[in-house]
Amino acid sequence: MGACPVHSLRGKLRQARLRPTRQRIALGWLLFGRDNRHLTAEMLYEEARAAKLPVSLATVYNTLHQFTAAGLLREVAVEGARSYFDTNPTPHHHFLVEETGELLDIPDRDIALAQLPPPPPGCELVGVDVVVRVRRSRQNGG
Amino acid sequence: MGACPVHSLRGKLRQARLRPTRQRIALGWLLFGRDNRHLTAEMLYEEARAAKLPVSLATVYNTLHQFTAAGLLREVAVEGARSYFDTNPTPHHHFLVEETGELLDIPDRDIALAQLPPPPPGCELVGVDVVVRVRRSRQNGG
DNA sequence: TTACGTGCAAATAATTTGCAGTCCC
DNA sequence: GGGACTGCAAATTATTTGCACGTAA
Repeated sequence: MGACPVHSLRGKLRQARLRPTRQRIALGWLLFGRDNRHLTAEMLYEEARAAKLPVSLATVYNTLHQFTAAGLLREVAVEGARSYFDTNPTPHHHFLVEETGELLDIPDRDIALAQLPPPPPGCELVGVDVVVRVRRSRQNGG
Repeated sequence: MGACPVHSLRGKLRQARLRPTRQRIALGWLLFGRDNRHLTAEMLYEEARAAKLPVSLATVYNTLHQFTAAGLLREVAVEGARSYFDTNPTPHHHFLVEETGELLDIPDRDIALAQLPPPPPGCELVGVDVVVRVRRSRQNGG
């Protein structure tokens, strides 16, 4: 990464053909300024409010989808209602902590598919998502 | 299965501690009277309407969740909004056809995990869901 | 009889959309 | 300046809930 995070973020947006507007810079800063994260639209909206970065919820949704279409994010749909956006867009799998709905990356070297099924007739493979559901053990918490 | 499907369905409900009411019999008939199926609440509601079986949408939702809690169905959450209910409650994995949102079973013998990841600290494993996303090929449709 | 079930409509929750005003290039 | 972007609020979609009435045991 370059020396100035905002500068490299602008480049990232340029590459994605997205105008580096104030809101996109702000949200990009929150999304990519830290380690890989798994955020819902609502979570990101709250972070922006907390950081006094003025964005509307609708813009958060729009921006997340634009970033996803541009390959900067990956949308992960688990459990019913809300979607998560993963700042690591490369293919990988997830733990889902049932109590909290929290999502965690599974290191690629910790999981492997022995055999991939042949796609149904007339279909071609697009991708594989593995969700390993886990629960907090009563003994020795995390 | 016994000779009379309605009779065995009543038994199935009894085992699950659910009163065999008119609506539950009707929905159970639609759900279990055919091969394994993957239905949304809305789809089952429409089937019931088409078959002139009087049930409200709220009752469809309630019944699906009661059947799921009783282990007669399995809820499968893929892609954002709606949930599917799978009439095969045993652990297995799915194809997701992207264009249609259609769900298909993957035969157990066609897929295998070589290595299961160690759960994160303080967590225990609950289950593994694999979704293989596929797309209709342009050539030779299904 | 009586608790469990059902139907309806209103309530929620997550997300999308229409449109007037704003901002980047 | 002009089209892309944003904010707001209203619209949509999927699902849940409250409550009066119906019904299986």
